[in-house]
Amino acid sequence: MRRIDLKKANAARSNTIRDINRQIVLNYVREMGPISRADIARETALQRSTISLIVDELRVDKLIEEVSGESTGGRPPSLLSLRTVDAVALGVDLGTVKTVMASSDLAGRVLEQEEFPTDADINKTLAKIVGCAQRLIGKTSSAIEGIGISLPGVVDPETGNLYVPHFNWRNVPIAETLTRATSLPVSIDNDANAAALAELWFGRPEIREVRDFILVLVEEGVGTGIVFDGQVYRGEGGTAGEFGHMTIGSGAPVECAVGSRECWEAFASERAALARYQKLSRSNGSDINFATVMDLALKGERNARAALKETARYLGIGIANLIQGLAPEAVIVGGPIARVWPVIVDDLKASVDSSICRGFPSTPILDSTLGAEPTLMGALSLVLASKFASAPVA
Amino acid sequence: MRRIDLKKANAARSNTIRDINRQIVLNYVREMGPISRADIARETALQRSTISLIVDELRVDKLIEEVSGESTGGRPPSLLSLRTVDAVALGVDLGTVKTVMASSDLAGRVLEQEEFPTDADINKTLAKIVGCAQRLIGKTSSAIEGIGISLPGVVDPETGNLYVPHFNWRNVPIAETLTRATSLPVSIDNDANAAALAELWFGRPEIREVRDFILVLVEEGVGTGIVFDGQVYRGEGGTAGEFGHMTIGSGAPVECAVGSRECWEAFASERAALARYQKLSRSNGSDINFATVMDLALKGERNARAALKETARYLGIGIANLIQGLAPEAVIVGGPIARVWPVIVDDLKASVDSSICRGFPSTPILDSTLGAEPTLMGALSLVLASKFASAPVA
DNA sequence: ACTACTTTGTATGACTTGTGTACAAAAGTG
DNA sequence: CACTTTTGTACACAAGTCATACAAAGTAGT
Repeated sequence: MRRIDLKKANAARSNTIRDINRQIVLNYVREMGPISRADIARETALQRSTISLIVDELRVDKLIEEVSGESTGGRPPSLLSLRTVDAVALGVDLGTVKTVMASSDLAGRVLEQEEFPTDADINKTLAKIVGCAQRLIGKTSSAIEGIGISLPGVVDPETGNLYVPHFNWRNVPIAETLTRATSLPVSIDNDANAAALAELWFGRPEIREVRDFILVLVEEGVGTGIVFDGQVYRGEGGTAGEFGHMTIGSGAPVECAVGSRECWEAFASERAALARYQKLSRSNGSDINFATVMDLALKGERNARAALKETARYLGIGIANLIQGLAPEAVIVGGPIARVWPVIVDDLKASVDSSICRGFPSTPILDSTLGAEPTLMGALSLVLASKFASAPVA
Repeated sequence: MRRIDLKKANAARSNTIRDINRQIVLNYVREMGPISRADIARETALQRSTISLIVDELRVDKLIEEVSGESTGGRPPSLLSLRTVDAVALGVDLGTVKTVMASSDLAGRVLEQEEFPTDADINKTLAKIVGCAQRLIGKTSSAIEGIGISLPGVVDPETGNLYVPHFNWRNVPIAETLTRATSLPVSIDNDANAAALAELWFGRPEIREVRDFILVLVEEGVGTGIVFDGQVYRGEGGTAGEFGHMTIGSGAPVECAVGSRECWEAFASERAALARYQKLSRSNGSDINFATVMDLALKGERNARAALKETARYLGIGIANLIQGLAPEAVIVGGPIARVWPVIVDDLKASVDSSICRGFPSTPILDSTLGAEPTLMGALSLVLASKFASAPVA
């Protein structure tokens, strides 16, 4: 029951039918590969001959490759899988502390990786990124097809305008500079959106089956990446996902980025947890950061555990709001805090349960499946997902 | 960047291309009609000959009709418009107080309408609905193609399970009974979702241009209908939109449906406004209902106005949360409260502004465009929208 | 070793659909 | 009344899938 957008709708031509089927076949190879032409034909109800024609196209485009398979009683199939010998994407995970860059193959496997501290001076940081990109491009023999960048800020997908509160960068020409230096297309997105994109395309199987979920990225603030109907929802001007500024009560331990003590992120961010720890331990040392608190908690230190558990409780209240309002099939919690998942998971889930009003079916709440750097995978996904995404039709 | 759902994706056949273009042409006629074949060809960049073939199909299906137009210097066009001589849809707006039923043409114009009090006994109500449906069907010479029902409860679009808290109806066989009595397809949805669908397809032009918006339906509770990318988002089990149970503070004037005093609807529903009025006026009479309070406020009664304005303030807090999290292009407030829009609009907007943290672009907040019964139009839309919706493709 | 069977992948003509060009129809213009 | 403009239709052609036939390359039974 989708309404057609007449302004953007493209009428179908003869080749539209091939475009659609090509992407379907490619995705079968990606998700079920190695798989034979005959199996794809059975799954899609297309003819084997049609699949063969499409496969020929995909092989010419170097997206898939053939390996030989075992017979099941007849002629042995030639199995198709994604071509993963080449590096095709470059990802830039621009964080408030450090920037991580990597190259990856079509399947999202990281091939080369580098990192360096992020400089508050955008020009210095940009210079480092350009240098690193050129090094990574030089290390591979194949052709990189694009660069994806995730950063902690708001990015308007239409205009390219961006704003990074932590460094107070406004409308800096990151994409333009990088495109000029490398002649590659560059796409930029908010870190929570990028991480959600990564979970959608490269997360563990139980997430990949899911088409509606929310990723809650806990860092200095709290961001959310919203996935509806298998696509990241960006909202007007790319500003969706700022549920971190949702009012959930009053008297938070810290102020949010704009000075309110009623926002979710004032209750549930890393800064809130740190403030709680400092209050509990009566220490005020500026040498203590959130990573230290997590280390202490993992060692069993009482105050650190209490601070994290209290933070988890407020995380839960916000997550309960999202579950009730959006009924996602899953909620994923990502960011550094995923490291102490065992410490916080019980309190978080208990808080969600007690905040949910009706007898809703309980929604799975999971920690991120993408290891320590979901946002790096997100940056890579900005390039990779565009190759697999469904053909645009009305 | 949508991920293909391999389980549901249908590969494109030769006729897929026609299915897609047929719906595009139909929607041009719906939204821009009366319009000539030549104009559609120019807009879609399809050939005039192709448009002619598609138009022939649509005329055979009695979806559009031809009228003659004025020349602009050459052969005069024959203009196409939706065929609106027949009644095609039946809508049932099942409310907590009364049930309104109507038949409409393809363009959503109501042709016949009836209403009766809703009986708490589902069997009695069902009998009345069946009787009324048969009367309405008898009044028209054309063939009704389906029945849409909107009701204040949760409906699972997959299983058809439903739950109406106000009457404590659970899994009552409304659709089955009605289908058996009329042999027509029946679709049921939550009232807020249905109203959102109506705004999407039949709202005033400034809303019809918009593809991402939120409809806030204020009644006994507070429900939201969420529209993303031109489609109503229902969430898992059809339970999305229950932002009414979002925690926004504590100490609400009434309890929500499940006994919490922290939910948005405990602050911002009709019941909350009524409780505020009763407290202010120290009257406890059970003869006063929300409609009375609105009447008093429109006459200028101080306490009634104060109660409504205070309620609007809390409506604004919740709306601000939604704006920050979802960045819709517009927010529409619907339900009976739309009648006192001039009384509450300033307080509501002021509250939204003060609750929003960053300098977000200000989102238009509008009252419903569908008059007194947005949910009736919603019920009709359940049938009508399915005829115009985009063809399902991967 | 030979035959029968199974399964996979390819080749070929038929059908659907949009394209592009030509053309007829029906007005206005001077 | 001839010329121009615009609309709608007719027909050969191209792209794509379908259905069918067939070749290729195995296993299983005798």
